[in-house]
Formats: sequence, structure tokens, C-alpha cells
Amino acid sequence: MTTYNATQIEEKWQKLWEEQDSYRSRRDSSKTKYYVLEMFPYPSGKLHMGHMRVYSIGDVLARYLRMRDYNVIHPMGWDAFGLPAENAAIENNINPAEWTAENIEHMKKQQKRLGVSYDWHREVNTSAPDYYRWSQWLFLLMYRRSLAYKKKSDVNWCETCATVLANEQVEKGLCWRCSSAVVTRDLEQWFLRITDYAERLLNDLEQLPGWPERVKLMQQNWIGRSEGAEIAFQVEDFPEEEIRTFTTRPDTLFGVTYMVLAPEHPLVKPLVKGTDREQEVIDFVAKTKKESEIDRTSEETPKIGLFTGRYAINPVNGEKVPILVGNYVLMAYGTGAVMGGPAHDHRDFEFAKKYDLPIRGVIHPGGEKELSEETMTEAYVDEGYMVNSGSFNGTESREGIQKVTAYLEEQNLGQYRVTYRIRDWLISRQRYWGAPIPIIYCQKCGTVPVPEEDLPVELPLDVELSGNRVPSLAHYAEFVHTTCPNCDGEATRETDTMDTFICSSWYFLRFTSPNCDTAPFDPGDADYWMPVDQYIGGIEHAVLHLLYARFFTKVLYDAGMIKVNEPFNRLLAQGMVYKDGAKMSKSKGNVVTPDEIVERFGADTGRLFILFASPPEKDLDWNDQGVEGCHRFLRRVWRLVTDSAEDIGSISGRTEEEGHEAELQRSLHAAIKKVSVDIEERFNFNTAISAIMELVNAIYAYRQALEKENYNREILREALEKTVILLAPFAPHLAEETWELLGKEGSVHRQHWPTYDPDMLEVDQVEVVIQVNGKVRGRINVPADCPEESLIETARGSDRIGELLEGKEIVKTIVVPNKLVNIVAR
RNA sequence: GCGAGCGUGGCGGAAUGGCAGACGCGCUAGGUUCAGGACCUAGUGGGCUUUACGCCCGUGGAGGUUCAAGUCCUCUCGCUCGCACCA
Repeated sequence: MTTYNATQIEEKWQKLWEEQDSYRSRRDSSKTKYYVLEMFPYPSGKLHMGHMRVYSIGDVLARYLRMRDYNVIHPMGWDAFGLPAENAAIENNINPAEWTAENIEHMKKQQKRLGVSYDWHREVNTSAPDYYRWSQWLFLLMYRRSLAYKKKSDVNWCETCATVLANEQVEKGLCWRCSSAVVTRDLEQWFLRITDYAERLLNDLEQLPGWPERVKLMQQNWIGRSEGAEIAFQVEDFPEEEIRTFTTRPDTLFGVTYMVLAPEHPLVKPLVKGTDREQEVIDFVAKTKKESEIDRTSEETPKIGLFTGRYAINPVNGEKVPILVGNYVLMAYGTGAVMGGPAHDHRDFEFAKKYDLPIRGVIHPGGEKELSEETMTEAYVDEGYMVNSGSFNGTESREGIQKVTAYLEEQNLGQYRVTYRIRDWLISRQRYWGAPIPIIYCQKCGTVPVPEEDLPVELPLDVELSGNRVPSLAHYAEFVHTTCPNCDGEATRETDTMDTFICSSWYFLRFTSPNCDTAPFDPGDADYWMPVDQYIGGIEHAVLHLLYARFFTKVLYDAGMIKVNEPFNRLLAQGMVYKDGAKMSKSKGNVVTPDEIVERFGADTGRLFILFASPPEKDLDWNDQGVEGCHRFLRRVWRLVTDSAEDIGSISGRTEEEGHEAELQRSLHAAIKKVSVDIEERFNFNTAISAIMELVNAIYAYRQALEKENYNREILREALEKTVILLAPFAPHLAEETWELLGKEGSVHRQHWPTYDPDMLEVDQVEVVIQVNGKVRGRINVPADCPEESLIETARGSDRIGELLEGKEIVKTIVVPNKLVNIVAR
């Protein structure tokens, strides 16, 4: 008998798989396709445990589904543009392209050592010209469809990264990548009009039952749809102007006692111009604008307001209400003006109390409750009926919302409106290592898109980065200066590159035809392979990548380029990998790398542990002893197969069956059933693995129960072969080797997944639990499917139960066939 | 503050409303080999006593529904995540 040598076995099979091109996928309309995809990585240089986890999960599915005869596509690639490459380039005086290529090469080797069944023919690299050419092409498609536009506005600026960020990339006022404070800058930038798709991005979440609720909820919150009314207020002494305000509570319109404008509101300056308040207001506006996003939007920041000296006219009752400027009003949301109804909004309430503005209740809670402006300590924000509201008095507030809105529309004073929290996607990045935005600025023709035939706009590679503090294309004259495609006149190129999230918003489509050179993807291939049936990745992309990718898919759908409206049918958000209760990090010294696990135990052990330790969507705590346990299990399988291979070859065996054979077969079929359901329906790989462990234990028990010469060769052989097949998705190398040891031809991964026979699960005798008043008081062994009456009789017949029931009246007897009898007695 | 999720042995974790703790780790005892991170067997939630195929308690806490609740309902505590002046 040989010992289990993981390294040797894994190298052997990896080489063979590569030589035989085992995992190549081809279009085949006669077969049902299945697209398994793990989020592609940024080539940082090294794989970490999070990578190993996501690849292990994906590979189990891919291998399982292939054995279930699906035509599986399982590709891998590189999200290769991004800041770290520039930083590394500056530090090590190496070109970002070279640095990236080296990392890719190394990480690919690591992935191969894990034995993941990727179709490497489909590998993509977003930083390669033949990829970003199409990222640029898609930008131009957006431009043609008026979905890409340039505007000057306040944008998020990260000092450390020296670039702007999209709203989704600012987390609690900090940069998502480097966690430094984000400040506001007024710049001219390119945006994608994702807000045009807000409604569909929201509504179509319903089409995604295979997505985790929490991810859908996060997207829903991010999109932030609010229904309400936009209402126009006239301004006293400014007959030409009006202030439009958005509210979700038009029913409280009669309770408005003031109006607040955002500091950036265009009317602020004209309103105070020439008045004695002008300087004060202008100073306040300037000060507020200087504050960072985090200070501006924090709830802790006190609300500050400043009276402008002007008044607005409430359109429904003609009342004059003061106009203020307030730091808490955001120009980017709604209309940048808020009507103050302090009695029914807690922010307005707080603000009114602070500045001693009048509070007028217009929604009565109803019932016994009183509504008194003098005594109220907080706003009443719930429903009620309208009071102090002229002809609307007595109307239920919910109905009042409709009625007031209808009235405003009739009188041409306002209209129903839906507002979203989501803003357009800012995609300009003032960086070098990205896809150049394919736009040319001509003095005569203005903004001119680069003609499709001139794509890609290539990144200059012969650049010297180390001298620049901020690597930017603007530093390279030969890149910047060009001629206008329209008039051949002198022109300059856009020097910003695109947000890397653009490149990852369509890579799953490129995988379907990675070499297509006439379009971003071949329509026939995309139609065959799309959508991604199972997508797997981290929760951190819930509103970043996953929202952007959905947006791109919808745009391409509208452009008639694809037939799917949503890219990812099912989504699995895998949990994080921790050790000792903390995230693995160098500073804590608790890092375990895939490399060291592969070296010490082999990839199969690492994969098995990572899948066994926890269900995929939960966080996983790395445990070295648990890894050893999994390694022991694989050795146990190894011994079982090598020992038995000799036995089933040499001993004569007997044919008659006794209880042991039936028991073994029952274990086998139960395991087949459980493993199949756990992989395919529940994604509970941990319990699937435990079922295989139980099966292995059962085979050991069989071998121990009988003398070698009495083994039933056929049944033992079948059990062993099927055990190896069940193990194949989890420990692919060991499965191949043991398959071969059992004398089988061909790859175990080409076998059909076994089916179970329900008859085999049947047992002759079952143990039935006897309860008295819900407590277990005994057990009886009876033939399976024993009729209720005789079951009850047997149960009551036993001495113990008889004793317990003595002198009691039986109220009721509940029977669960083959499981339990509960006698309720008083 | 709002929203979501989660609380089960020493640990990771199992349990279509039907025997709580599968499987694994760890631990205990015995065996075996002692050159290997070994292997095999048995045991392992807590407590009680009359040591019995015995009883009581036990899934964060308190109630409830049910013949039966880790599972369903109500309240409550704790932890994690997301959003957070969005009018």
C-alpha cells in the first residue's frame, strides 16, 4: 500500500487536464448550457483565502454540473486596470503593463495549482488593447444613445488617489479604496446616465428570485425611489422667480412655515444681492461648500440656517414664509429646496425649534391623542387626518397626498413626481492606467467622438511614471495632440481614463467570445451562453459592480445587442474568511495563504476544508486543526480505496446478501441523494461533504463487520466507485487517482453523476419513538409502514408505557408513520 | 434612528413543526504501531439518583400557539452588516 502523496497526484492530473484540454467549452445547441462565473480578480500579485474560497465554490458547481451533462462554461480573467499598478510602477520603476502581466502570470499559476476547471481559452485581460478597445466602443455606444455626457459639477475628490470617485465609491465619506477623506471639487467630468435606468434597475430586482434578499435590498436603498410632489412657491418681490420644492408629504403643505434652500441653489445669490445680508449669506455658502462630504451629510453635524430676508408664498393658502439657506439641504437631491413642515418631519422640527420658527400641526393623529404645538417634543410623522388645511380638513393623510397633488396639478402649481437618490455615474478618472476615454476636443468642431475604426485609443506604453507624482495622460504631449477626425484641424485628446468598473461591467459577455474582433462579443455566442446562471462573489460589490453590470446589460438589451435584460440569474454572496475571529491581515500576523496550504496538505485538502467549515454564504473561521481533519479524511479515503482495490481484485466474494449489504447500499443511495440535493438545490457543501464522510464510515463499518473472504465484491466495488464520483467535485485530483486505482478508464470527471434508487432507501424495520404527552418514553422496532392501529397497539403494549398510562385517560393519539407515536393522556 | 441578518456543546457547525447536537475538530479511556501532521475501538451538553435502556433541565431571555417548537407568533436583550439630514 502506498501513502497518499497529494503533491505528486495533483501535479500529475493538472498536467493531464492541461494536455487533454479537459475543460474547454464549446457552443452546442443540442445541450443545455450552464454558465458558472466567479467574480474575476484584480491581479494584485497573490491569491488570498477569499479567492480560494470563491474558486472552490465555483469549481464544485462547474464539475458537478458537467457530470450532470450540462454544457458548462467556466471562464476566468483579469480586472487588470487600476491604481495599484501605478503605485507599484512608481515604487519599483517598472511599467504598469509589465507589473500587471507578471502578476497575472503568477496568479494564474496559483489558480492552476488549486485544480480549478477553467476554460483558459476564454481568458480575458481588461488592460489588453483588444479588450479595452471594446470598452471604448461601449462608451461610444453610450455617447450615441445620449447616455454619456460631460458636465461641470461638484464631484467627490480623493486626495490620496488624486482622482474623482463615483458616489457608489464613497463609503461614509471616505474613499472605498484607500479610506481617506473625500472632498468636493467643482470639475468638468464624464458621466453615464444611470439615473435613466433607475426605475428599471429597481423594478427588475423582482425578476431575480435567485439573488439574496439583502443584496436586492441594498440596491433598492441605493436607488432610493421616493414618490411625492414638486410644488412651486412664488417669491415675494421676485415675480419672475419661483422656488420648486420636492416633498413626499404634500398633505402637510398647509403646515409649511418656512423654506430652506441648499447653499448651492442658483437663487441664493440673486435673492440677497444688494441687501444687507448679502455678505453674511455669501460667506456662509462659501464655508459650507468647503466642508467635506462626510461633515456635510453626517447626522451629527448641527443644522445651520441663515435667513435671506426674503419670503416665499405658500401656494395653497397664500401665506408668507421666510426663506433660509441651510447646510443640511442637498442640491443634488430633489430640487435643492425644502419646504419646512416642522410639525410632521423630525428634521424640520429640530430646525424650527433651534431657530424659533413657528410650528403648525396639520395632521391630527386621531382618536384620543392631542396635537398641541406648544407641548409637542417631537414631530408627528405618522398618518392621521388633515386639520388647519382649508377645504382638505378631515381628509385622511394618505388620501390627502393624492388630493393635494391633484389640486396642485389642476391649479398648475405643481405636479406628481418621483425622485431617486441614485445619481449619475461619474466615470472620469484622472489616472494613467485605465482605458482612455475615446473623445477628441477640436477647436472648431468641439467634442468629437473617436471614430470606431480608430479604436482602440491606445495607452502609450513607453512612459516614465516614476518622475510624476500623479501619473496622468495629460503629461504625454504625443498622446494629447492629435487631429480632428472631422476637419483634420488641430485637436487634443481627452486625457482622463475610464473608471475600471466600466471594464468589469461587461466582461461576462466577452467571455462568450473572447476573440471576437468585429464587436464586443459575438451575438450568437452571447445568446447561447447568457445569462450567467450562477454568479459568485463578495458582498462588497452589492451596489458597485453588481449595479453597474445590470445597467450595462440593460443598455445593451435596449441597443438590441443581447436578448437578456439581466446578466446574473442567480447570485451567491460568499462570506469572508477570518482567522481567530479577525480578518486575515499582515499586521495581525494571522494570514494563511493558499500556497502554504497547497504545499503542506495539497489543494484537495484546502478546498475540502474551505467548503466543509461553513456554508458558502456565511463567514468562515480558518482553523488549522480543521484542515488537518480534512486531510485525515482524504487519507482515510485513500486507504479505503487502496486496501479495497486489492480485496475486490483477489478475493472470491460471496453473492448472497445479508443485512450488511443492504445496509451498505442504503448508505450509498442515501449519500447520493443528500450530496445531489445539497450541491444543486441548497448550496450546502458542508453537509454534502459530511454525507460523503458518513458513507466512507459506512464502508469502513462493512469491511470491519465481515471477514475479507466474505466481502460482496460487486456491492463493495459499486460503493467505492460511487464514493469516488461523489467526491470528485470537491477533491478532483484525489478522485482521479483513486478512480484509476479502481481500474477505471477515463477521467472521473467525465462520468455521469450517479442517481439514487428510492427503493434502496427502504428499510424493513424502523425504530419508532413512543411519546407520552410529548416526552420520549420508549422506542419500538416495527416493520416499515406498519399500520397505525398495530403501531398504537404495540406502543401501548410495552411494559413501560403501560405503567405510565396506568390510571390515566387517553385523550388523543398522534401517529407519524415510521417515526413517532405520541399518546396524550390525563 | 431606519432596514436586514444572526444568537444551538469547549470549537466549526447539523436538524421538510416530530428522538436537539449529524459530520468534523478538540478532549477522555483502551488498543496498536511507536520513523514519520499516524491508525483502530469506545465515550464525550448539564445535572440527579435508586447506575436504570431511569429521571429532570437544556437551542440568548420572557410569554404564546400546538399533541409536539431550535423551527411558527409577540415582546425583549445582544452581536454583525447595510443605509443614514434624501425632504
